[in-house]
Amino acid sequence: MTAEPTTRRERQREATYAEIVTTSIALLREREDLSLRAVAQRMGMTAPALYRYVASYQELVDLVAFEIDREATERFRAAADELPVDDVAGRLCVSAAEFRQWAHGSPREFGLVFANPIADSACIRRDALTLSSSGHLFTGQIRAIWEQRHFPVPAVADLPPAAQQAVLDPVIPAESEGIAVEDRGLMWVYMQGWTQLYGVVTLEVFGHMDPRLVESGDLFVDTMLRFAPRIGLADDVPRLEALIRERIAAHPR
Amino acid sequence: MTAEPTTRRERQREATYAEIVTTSIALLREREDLSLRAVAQRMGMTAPALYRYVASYQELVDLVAFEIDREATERFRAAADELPVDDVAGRLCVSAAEFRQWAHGSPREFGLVFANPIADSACIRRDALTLSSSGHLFTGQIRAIWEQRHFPVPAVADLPPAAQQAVLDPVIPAESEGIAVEDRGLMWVYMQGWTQLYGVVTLEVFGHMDPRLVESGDLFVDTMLRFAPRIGLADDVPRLEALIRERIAAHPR
DNA sequence: CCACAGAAGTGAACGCCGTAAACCGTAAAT
DNA sequence: ATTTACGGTTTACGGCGTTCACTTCTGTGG
Repeated sequence: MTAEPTTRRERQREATYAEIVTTSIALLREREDLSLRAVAQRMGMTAPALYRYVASYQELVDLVAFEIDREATERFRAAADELPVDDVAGRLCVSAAEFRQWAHGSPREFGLVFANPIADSACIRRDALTLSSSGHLFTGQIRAIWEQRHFPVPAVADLPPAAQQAVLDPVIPAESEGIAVEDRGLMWVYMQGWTQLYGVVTLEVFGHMDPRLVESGDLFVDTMLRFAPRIGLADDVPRLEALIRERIAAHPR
Repeated sequence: MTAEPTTRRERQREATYAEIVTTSIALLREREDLSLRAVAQRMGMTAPALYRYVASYQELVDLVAFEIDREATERFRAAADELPVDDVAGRLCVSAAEFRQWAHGSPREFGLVFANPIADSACIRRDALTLSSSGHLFTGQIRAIWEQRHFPVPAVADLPPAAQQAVLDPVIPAESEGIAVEDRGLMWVYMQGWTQLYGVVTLEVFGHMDPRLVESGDLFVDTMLRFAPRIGLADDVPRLEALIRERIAAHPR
């Protein structure tokens, strides 16, 4: 977002940068291993040349993960956009369901983004990675539901100290800005919800669940619907279940 | 468990087998990479020799993961055993908290066991891996709570079809045997709980959560306590929170 | 007791991988 | 026009999983 004088060289460089990422993603999509050499070869270069752009293999992975997350989020958003803007509940469910479908269809990509130890690595972008762009989407959607229904939210004062800090001054810019301080308990509800969504999906994708439940998505649906009442959607449960199941029906791959 | 004629050679072989696993685990504990060459070198052998015991690197990983899970489960069980046998609620909480602590102290081991795609690999042991030995422990503990408190459990008939199959004829031997068919809804409750526990802990370990919440464990505690009422522990919440926080306090590493 | 089958282990080799260093042409900057 | 520095190549190192041919040893049956 800094000024972009974009000298010719800079533009070229940025283009190569982008090509590295797209090539990597293409590689993953074709179920091949992601390696510096493979990426370089596909671009008609040699591996060491990539070191002009990334400092290490891990940095490439981080870069790719970031972009994958961005693209996937766009997909979740597109799914939501199939519904009218005022159907905030439906939009959340559809996005979450699409998240699950994406995870099953692209398990390696899912693992890269959501099950990669990003703890120690370069501090740059760490904030951006810690809560990913998909985090932005879901926080925004939960917030939209709250603004429409004003479901009860825990008082900030009732939260444990660290939780208070976390909701008042989130490490992520997130969609929290503009939420009044006394309503920040909403962020806590969001984190509870994200924990559950993340839990079922990860469990499913990594195969630590009865295959029949993965196939049918019953535990996923159950988890979603069980959380719905906490965000004021108790009355919508039947409709939401239909929405979710419809989107779950088409088994990917 | 088959008959053990244990000719001398077979015993030797079994010993080497065991040494391979222990060496691998030692390697992981010292934060070194797990590789066939490293394992072999430490045992005073060469890498190709290991192929007399495992068919591939992945098979070694699976083997090690299995053993790690076993040992970790022993640790969770030991934690529970610090409490009297009739404190079924406390035992579950303490085991779960120990699970979390272990995951944080041994993130790589945790990843190996719980965030490894075990889907496609050799069918042998697949059952044993799908629900791991820790699964056995937790199912058993939830069952103990149910036998003491008889908290309400969904009727099997009310479950979705695939869920009915899953609770009636689980892919895992599990602790389900001996539970009357009409009470198998208990298994469903278990799966809901496991989803949540798995979700928070994985979220924490993989760094996709506000570091302050990881440090304090507040979201973990919240998740545990929020689930407690569903298994008839509403009245015990304050005591259980104390138990959990005590065990969470000592930050590993 | 001996010969033989087969198990256990070695050494060399192949084709990958990430990464480092030296080197070079060419495009930008002065 | 000269210098700088960027983007690229070559070569090389060490490590990886894996294969294969070969040896050594051990348990066993004649």
